[in-house]
This record gives sequence, structure tokens and C-alpha cells, in this order.
Amino acid sequence: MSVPRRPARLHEVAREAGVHVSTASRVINDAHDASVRPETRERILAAARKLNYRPNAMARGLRLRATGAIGFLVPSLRNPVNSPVARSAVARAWERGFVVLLAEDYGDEAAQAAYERLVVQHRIDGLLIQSARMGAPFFDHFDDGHVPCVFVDRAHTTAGRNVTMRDEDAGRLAAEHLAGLGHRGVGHIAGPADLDTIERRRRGFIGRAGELGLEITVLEAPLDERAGYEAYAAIVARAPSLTALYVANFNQSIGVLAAIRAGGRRIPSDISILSHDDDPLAEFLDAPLTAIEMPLGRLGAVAVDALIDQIEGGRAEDRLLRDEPRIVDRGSTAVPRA
Amino acid sequence: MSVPRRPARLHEVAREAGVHVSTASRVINDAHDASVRPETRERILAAARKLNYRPNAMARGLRLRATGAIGFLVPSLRNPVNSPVARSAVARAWERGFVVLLAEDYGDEAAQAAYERLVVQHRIDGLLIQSARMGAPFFDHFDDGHVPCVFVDRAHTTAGRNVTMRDEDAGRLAAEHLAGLGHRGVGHIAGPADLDTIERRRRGFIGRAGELGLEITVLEAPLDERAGYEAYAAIVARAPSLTALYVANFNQSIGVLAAIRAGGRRIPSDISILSHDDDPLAEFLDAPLTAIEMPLGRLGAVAVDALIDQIEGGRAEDRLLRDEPRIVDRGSTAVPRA
DNA sequence: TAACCTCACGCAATCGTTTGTGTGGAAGGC
DNA sequence: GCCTTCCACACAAACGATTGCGTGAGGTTA
Repeated sequence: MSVPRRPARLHEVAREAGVHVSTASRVINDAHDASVRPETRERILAAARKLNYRPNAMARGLRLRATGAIGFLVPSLRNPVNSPVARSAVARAWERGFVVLLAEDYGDEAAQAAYERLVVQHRIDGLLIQSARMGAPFFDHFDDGHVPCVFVDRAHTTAGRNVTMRDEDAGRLAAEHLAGLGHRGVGHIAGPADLDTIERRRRGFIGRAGELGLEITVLEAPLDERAGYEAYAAIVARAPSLTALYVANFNQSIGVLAAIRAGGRRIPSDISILSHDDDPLAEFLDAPLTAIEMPLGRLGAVAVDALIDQIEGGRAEDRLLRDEPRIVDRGSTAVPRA
Repeated sequence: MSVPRRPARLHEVAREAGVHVSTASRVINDAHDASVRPETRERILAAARKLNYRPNAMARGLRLRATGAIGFLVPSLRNPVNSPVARSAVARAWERGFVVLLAEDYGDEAAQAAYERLVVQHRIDGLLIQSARMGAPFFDHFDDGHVPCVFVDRAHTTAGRNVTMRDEDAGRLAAEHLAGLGHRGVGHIAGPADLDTIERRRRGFIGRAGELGLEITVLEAPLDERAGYEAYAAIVARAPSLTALYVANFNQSIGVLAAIRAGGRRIPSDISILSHDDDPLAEFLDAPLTAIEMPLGRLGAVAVDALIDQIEGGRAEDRLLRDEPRIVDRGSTAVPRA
């Protein structure tokens, strides 16, 4: 826990060890083709330790045309599903020797600005994009493949740069769960159609619900509490007899709970609620939410792995987290009242 | 919205304009002492535009010994109070021309690792520290003042590097609010004593409550939902007659709400709850939470300003956000039952 | 012993900027 | 006409690393 000394430069290490800076460099990076006497190598390493040598990332980056930094373009840190992703992404990046530059993307011009700053100016090695919306023009720039990037939870192109989860299966699971309890009329509050993750959930849900012969009502709404609150009233107005609701997003679910309370109905006796995305909060809500848990903690790490493999190896391949969506039952779904 | 061309280097611009690279550099950075013919200047600027010149941050940083990057050491992105801070910090940093490197700090060795990577290796210009706990040994390293840094919402040294809010006033306000409603026996669920923000709230609350002649019971608990849940039972066991509770943290409040529901009591008729920290969620909870709102959105920006002023100007001064803590009344506090 | 090879390094260019110090020419003063 | 001053640039040395190539010493082979 000593006060960190100013780190030494390579040529100081070399001087201390009585060798040329190039030799020191080869030893430090242990170049495979370097032939250097064991004794000399030891002298250099000892000098490096003694002088507290730390490579200067800028000098290194300038020469190698690589920064050891990746960017992380995130739509909003506020959304609780983003924080486990961010956390695991940062952790994995650090493990693999990369630092993470943060940028928030609240629209196309912000994304453009982020590109300018991070990619063009700071020459980051790659970009993690968690905010792409289908059809947003900006992200087409990445189609040429010049800048390593990965679309996190947002399938974008066919180019093998997408990391996704089994959202369609999650939607199917939702339909099966509710049908299994005996519900016939079920609603689905979905999100904006230009978010392909949400769209896949919807597709899975509708498809499976159809197979199971459910009567379904679908409503699109923005992904926040208030929208959920209002969507509840709207969907009940459209289909007064529905007995269960699959809600595409955690924030919406909070609003739905509030709306149900306001209407004087009870969960799950009057209506079953199945939320998507789990959060530690869910347990402490009224009612505690049954939710579909996705492997968010692994998503960030896998995305980072995909990105760094792309940076270092040049190979790009789509990755699908095979983890099965899982229902965490906290009692907000039940058999419908006869 | 064109596909971004590979940006040109400065010497290409110079060649295009028919001048030496040094002249081009002076024009681009419009050095105050440079004397260059208006016509030449225009030629250079035109060439820069035409070739899409962008300075290479690494080369620049290497030469100037400054990276234009700051680090952000955050305890946990999960805590909802941290996200508005992070958001405003990043936004302000970008406005002032800096990028933000993210690091999560979950303990002393992680902080040490972050220091190594960000400060020593990547040579960031300064560090925003939101995670310092009083007495944590690592942060003493910053006392020497060699590395520009700012402690966000965590007073640490006397060295003029702290950005804080009026937490003590918030605590006093809480006491006044509850006393004003007529409560006599009030409880306070506080946080760990090594978080000085929380500690200041507690001090303000206890001090003002004492002045007002309230009977107070204080309990320390970790800052999460479950801890809040358990703390409620514990504090009620200690002081069964209390009619109001001031909870130091939003997450704890969620747990407290759940515990009160579980105990079958009603808010606010049986017990008043005053939460600290506001969040969009609060409105949709049962019960909707009355909370003390702090200027979190400005905190990040002010902290970044303090840091960058320190980096650029060398001047370091403590900053206190003067914004008055404000009660957002959503009905979870009321006059106690007679 | 001459030619050749290998070992163990040193030399110097390079990455893209910034900046202190020349320097040639025009202008001005005497 | 000569000296000085100033303008408007050019030159080159950094910043701290990496890496292709050169080279002297010592050993091997014919």
C-alpha cells in the first residue's frame, strides 16, 4: 500500500540494466523470436521491478495502432437491465486487458458524436453497442466492417456481430406458462417495434400463444413506468375479459402494478402478471413479481469476448447465449378464477 | 450521414496545403503567437476539411502529456442514485472535451487495480471517485495531490477535492418535516457509518430532532432492500411506539415498504415513511413514497467541472451544491393517528 | 585458415503531434 | 547601399514505445 512512485520509462530500465532500450522492450514483451541471455533477461526484469516500470499506453498505442480501449455505447444507465450488463462487460474487459470508455446514446446525433470522439479521435479498438434501434441510420456505418463492433442484445446486420439471448424462447415460455395455468384470454404489453429484442419476445409470445389457442391482445408502449401504467388501462379497455398479462419490460411492470392497485383489483386472484427481466427489486414489490430471468450478467461478458476476439483475431461470429430463459416465480401468476 | 472516411494525418493536410506540418499544427490549434498569412491559414483549413483531418488523441497525448480522459470510479451502477450522477458526469465531461473511463470499485484491491490501469498505465488526466469510504486506506494515496481527483459525495480530506451536497440539511429537513406533522417518536434507518454522506444525514437528523424534542431511535443497516426489510422489524422491536420513519436510502425504503405491508400496517395512517433520494419509481410504489430529493443530476456535472478545473487550472477547491434539499410529497407521511 | 553460421545484442526508423529555434526575404531607417 | 527588424514560415527534436535489420564476437566446418 505504498504511495505509487512515478513509473519509470523503458529507456531508464535499459540504462539501469546496461542494455539498449530495444533489448529491454523485447524482454518485457517477451518476444518469441528474441534471443537474449538468461542472465541479461534477469537483469532487465530486475531493473524493471526496481524502477517500477509501467508501459505508457499512449506511446505503445501510437506505435502499435491499438489502444487497449473499447467503447461502450449504452442507451441509458437508468434502465435496471443495463446495469448488470455494464458491470459484467467492464469486469470482463478489464480481465482481458482493456479499459472501457463510456458513452450514452440518446439519439442519432449523440451516437454520431460518440463515434467521432471514441473511434476517430481516441482510436479505440472496438465498440460495444447496446443502443441500436432497427432502422436507425447511423449504425449502418458499421456494415463495412472496418471498425470492430458488437451489437449487444440488438441484432443489427448479418455480418456476425450480434450477441443476443433467447428472447423468442422467452416469449414462448411466457405463453406456455400462462396457458399452463389455464388462462385463455391473455394480454401482452410490448415495447416499441424498432427494438428487435422486444420484437423477438413478442413474436415468440404471439406464435406460441397462437399454437396454444389463446386469445391474445397486444399493445405497444414505451419502456417506462408511466407507459406501463397507461397501457394497462388501455389493454383492459380493449379486452376486458383477459385474466393474465405478459409485460415486456421491468419498468413497465412497475407501472402496471400501480395501475392494477389503483383499479382495486388483486394479483394474482383477479389478474396474473408475468414480467420480463428480473431485478432484485421484484421481490419487494406489491405484489412480488413473477418474472422471466435472462442471463444479463453473462451478456456483457460474452459481448466483450466477442468484441475482443474480433479485435485480436479478426474473426466475427454471431453469438447466442444458450441459457434457457427461466421463470422466477414470486406468486404474481396463478390459476385464473373460475 | 456519409460513411466516415479514414481521417487524414496532419502531414497529409500540410502537404495538400503546401506548407510544413508545423505550420499546419499552429493553424489547427490556432496558437496565439503564430503569425501566418490569412491566405495560408485558409488553405490549411480548407485542406483539413477536405481530407477530413482529425487529430490523433494518442500522438497528441504523448506529446502533451495529457490524454483528455478522466476516470470514473463508481461503487455500483446498480444503485439508482448513481445513474443520474454518472449520466450527468459523462455528459459534462464530453461537453468539456473529455472522455470517461469507467471502473467499478468493489473493494480496496479493485480500487488499487483501477489506479494502476487508469492512472499509471493509461495516464488519465484525473479521477472521479464516488466510492471512497471513510478510513479506506487506498484513498490516502491521493492526499499528496499529485493526481488530480475529486471525491464525489464523499468528503475525504481537507485538500479541497470534495464535492458534496447539503446532506446535513437534508437530515434536519427530515426531522422538521416529521415534527411538523406532529410526530413525537420517530425512527431513523441509517447506513454504514463509514459513508460520510449518510453520516451527515444522520447527524443533521439527530441534531435537529433533538432540538425539536423528538424521541429518536437510530439503526444502522446496509443500503439494500433486504437490509431495509429486516431493519424495519428490528427498529419497531426496539421502539414499538414510533409513528414515523426516516430512511436514509431509496433501496432500503423499498424493503421497509415490503416489511410494513407484511406486518399488515398501513402507510401513512399507521406509520409515516420519509425516504431519502428520489427516483421515478417512487411514484408507482405502494405506497408512493414521499422522499427528499437531492440535486443528483447536477452533482455529476459539478464534480466533473471541479475535476477539470483542477486539471487545467491547478486550482482545487471544495464545492458544495447549494441546492436546498426538497421534499417531494407523495403521501407516505401524514399526521399521526391521535 | 578462410568461409560461414549463429548468438546476443545495438541502431535507427517509425507512430502523429507539438514547439523551440532557425532562416530567407521584404520592408524600413539612416 | 547597408544594417536591422519583423514576418511567415521551415527544420528538427522531442513524447515513449516497437521492430526490421545490421553487426561484432565466437564457434563450427571444410
